[in-house]
Amino acid sequence: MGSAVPSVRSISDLARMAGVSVSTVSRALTGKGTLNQLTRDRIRAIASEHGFRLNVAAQNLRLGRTGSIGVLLPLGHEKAQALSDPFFSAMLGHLANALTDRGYDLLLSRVLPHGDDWLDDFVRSGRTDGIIMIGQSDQSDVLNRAADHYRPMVVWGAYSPDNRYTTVGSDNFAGGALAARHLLQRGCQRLAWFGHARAPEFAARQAGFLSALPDDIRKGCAIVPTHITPEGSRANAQAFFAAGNRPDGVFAASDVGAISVLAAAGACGIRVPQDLAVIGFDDIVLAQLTRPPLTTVRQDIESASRMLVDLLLRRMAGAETQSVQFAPQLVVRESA
Amino acid sequence: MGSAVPSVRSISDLARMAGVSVSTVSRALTGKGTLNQLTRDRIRAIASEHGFRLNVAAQNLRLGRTGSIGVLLPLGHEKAQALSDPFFSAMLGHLANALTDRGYDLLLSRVLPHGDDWLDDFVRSGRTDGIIMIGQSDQSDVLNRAADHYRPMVVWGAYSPDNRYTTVGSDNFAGGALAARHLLQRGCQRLAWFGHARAPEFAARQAGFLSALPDDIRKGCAIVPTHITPEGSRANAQAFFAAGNRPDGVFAASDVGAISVLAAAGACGIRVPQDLAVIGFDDIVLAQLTRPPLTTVRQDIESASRMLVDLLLRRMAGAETQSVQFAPQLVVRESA
DNA sequence: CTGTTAGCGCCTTCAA
DNA sequence: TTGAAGGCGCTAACAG
Repeated sequence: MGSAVPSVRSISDLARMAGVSVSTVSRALTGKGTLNQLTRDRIRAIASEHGFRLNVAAQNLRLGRTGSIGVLLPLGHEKAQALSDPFFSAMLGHLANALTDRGYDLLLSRVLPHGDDWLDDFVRSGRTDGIIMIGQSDQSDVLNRAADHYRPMVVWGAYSPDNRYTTVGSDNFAGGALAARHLLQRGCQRLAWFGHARAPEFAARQAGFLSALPDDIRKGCAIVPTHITPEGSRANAQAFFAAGNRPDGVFAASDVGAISVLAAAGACGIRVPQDLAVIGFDDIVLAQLTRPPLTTVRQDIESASRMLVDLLLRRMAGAETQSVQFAPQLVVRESA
Repeated sequence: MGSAVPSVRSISDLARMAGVSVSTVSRALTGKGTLNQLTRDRIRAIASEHGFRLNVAAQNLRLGRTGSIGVLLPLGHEKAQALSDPFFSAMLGHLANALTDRGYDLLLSRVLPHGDDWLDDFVRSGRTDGIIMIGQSDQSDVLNRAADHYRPMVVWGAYSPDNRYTTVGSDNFAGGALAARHLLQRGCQRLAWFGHARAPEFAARQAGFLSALPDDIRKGCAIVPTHITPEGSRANAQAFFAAGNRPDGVFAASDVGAISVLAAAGACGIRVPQDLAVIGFDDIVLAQLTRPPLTTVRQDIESASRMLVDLLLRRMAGAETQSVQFAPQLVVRESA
């Protein structure tokens, strides 16, 4: 522990105190350059005695960097929503880990995409050395434009050949197909899709799901639009069942959606999985705690987060990068 | 939109271009100081034409601030855990909102408290203008010591007269009592507490719960230690039931814990609420989607988050602040 | 091995 | 109303 009130506020205070120049102090504390071992030890001793640490902000300014990476969540109109979504917040946790390991701070920024230049504004403010976008929402135009002149950016989300930026994401189409095949294999005939298609990820899940269905079953497949919030999607599901619809298999666009279906089904006296098989997407932590435990298509967001950070740092170092897609994995529990 | 590649990298480029001095540009762009309206407009026009924005880092260095607030999560050994905990991540979302509204960036930092000076290290690195600690874990000594010489810090967590720092938290003791009275009122006789007491918040919930129980019931009340992770607490609950224990009322330290109990009970054929009443704490979003929907003690974390930010900014402005406790609220659904 | 010097990009007194 | 100059705290040549 240093003294309670650090009287040593800058490197030059310390230099005066040690009777050396500021650059010597800098060398001693950063470990860069060459320096007499004794001088170094002596300066470090004085520093820790006074509880002195280099000012990171000044250091970064001098080095032309900020030391932090911006993690941006483009929100439609859902305010705090995205951040309380179990999937996004788990991802955030893994990103925080990966960035910390690489020596970067995580600057969290919720952005309300309005107009065309919210992203340019953020970039030019120079607050971070790079950007990880979580989700592209409906902003791929903005992202493409930014990508043309701003390199240090990677995006979590669906791959598309039209994107001029690097994405990391799951193969949502394949994931949807996985869900479809599993339901078919269980003998389901009357299927329903719960979700929305405003984000490309969800659209791909839906498309993959439908593509793997035989024509007759696909024709009968109900497409049920749902809200993103748990309350909303729960209400949507409830209304669907209340209207007398009785599918024997449901694929929800996300685990939160699937949990809503479970809740609504329970309220309507529909038994899962006997009357209705339910399958979700994501494999959030709570998916194993639902009743019955949720069968779902798993995204490995820990690996994905590390990959995002890795690609970003490579781009920051000047390398070219390619988008990657992770193969999702079916996790069979009891709901389907 | 500005040009794709901003050739104007600093205020002095712009000054040269406009044929004025750097200070004039500074005045024009910040809006501070006095300046001829025409000059100002002209400079701003050139700036936006070239997509120039002031470098926030340099600006902050000069102003002796960083423009960001550190949100710190002290983790025991749970790695990514805290951030995927639904409660913490919801809080983070609300903090992000509140800070954004006040013009601050949110710097997220997971810290692994080892030794005594993890907090001092962070403080002295000067990366943020203030600190919001989410949870005190078992680190109140460290916090007290830091609080003695570092003012811009507030803490989410249990109030204690021993704390020399400002806390915002729920009255956990009262919340525990609320839960107890509700279970008693339902006629429960054989109670159990699921949780752990390593964090003062949880200890207070437990104490409040027990305090509101009549002697005979309290004596029979089982104290079941659980892990923090969903998997862990689920296993703890399962083991408890498997050993033949059949309480008729359970109070879990958190909603995640309660959901684990729901899952374990279901697996053991125990019906909720007929055989067993279950009550949680927090009221996370998913609490309304469990089956049956979870009765719980609600913490208003949106208000709490705004309060945290408010108090922090007041402290940064030099004011004294007092700790506050929010009264928790019983939300009766179907599980109890 | 160490000190001197010149900035990183910006703001702000002090003069003009 | 504007410009010149100094400095926020630090690093990195370049000398010595």
